Amino acid sequence: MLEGKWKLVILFHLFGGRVLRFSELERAIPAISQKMLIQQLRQLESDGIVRRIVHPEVPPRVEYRLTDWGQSLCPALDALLQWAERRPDA
Amino acid sequence: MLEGKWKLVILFHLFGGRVLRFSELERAIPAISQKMLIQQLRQLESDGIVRRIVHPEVPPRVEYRLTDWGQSLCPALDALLQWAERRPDA
DNA sequence: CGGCATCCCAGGTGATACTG
DNA sequence: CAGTATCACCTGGGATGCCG
Repeated sequence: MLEGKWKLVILFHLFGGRVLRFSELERAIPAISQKMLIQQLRQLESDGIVRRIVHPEVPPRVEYRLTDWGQSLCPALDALLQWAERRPDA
Repeated sequence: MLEGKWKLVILFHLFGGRVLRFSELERAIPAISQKMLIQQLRQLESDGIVRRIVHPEVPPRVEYRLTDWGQSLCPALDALLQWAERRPDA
């Protein structure tokens, strides 16, 4: 599945300040494997784009949200989407 | 080398209406393998972003340039670069 | 010059099972 | 629930050599 695309899919689910649990992301992106989801989230976290919030509870609860910097990526991605929609033919 | 990044590197070399021969691209991007360069150029071509121009000469000459649509990607990528430069810490 | 064919191997992936 | 561990597979990608 060429890894890279998943980061974008995850970002789109988190834009707008949405806070999602791990299992919510799994359900929101059925085509991704658990391993891939964790891997991409960890990379986004170490890139400072996503923040991982662990709630010390039983059962465990882990939430993911964008950092301010990650949220600021939204306009640039919108520019890309608008470009893609202006596609000429096929 | 995770393939994906090379498309961007190629695009940056072609922005501004520059027309480059295959061997010029090879020299401009020393870290890319020939196979990868061809592969990425072909994908960009089939995506309608790059135009491949074969001059029927001996010795052969093949030039690459952006399509109008490819050129219109420049502002969106600039938005991305500006976002990257606004990176907070490390 | 431009680029396709072949060989070959590292490591990326998915499936599965287990844990705090 | 939210992961980690293990393993076997298989494709992506580099290196090399040949062709029009």
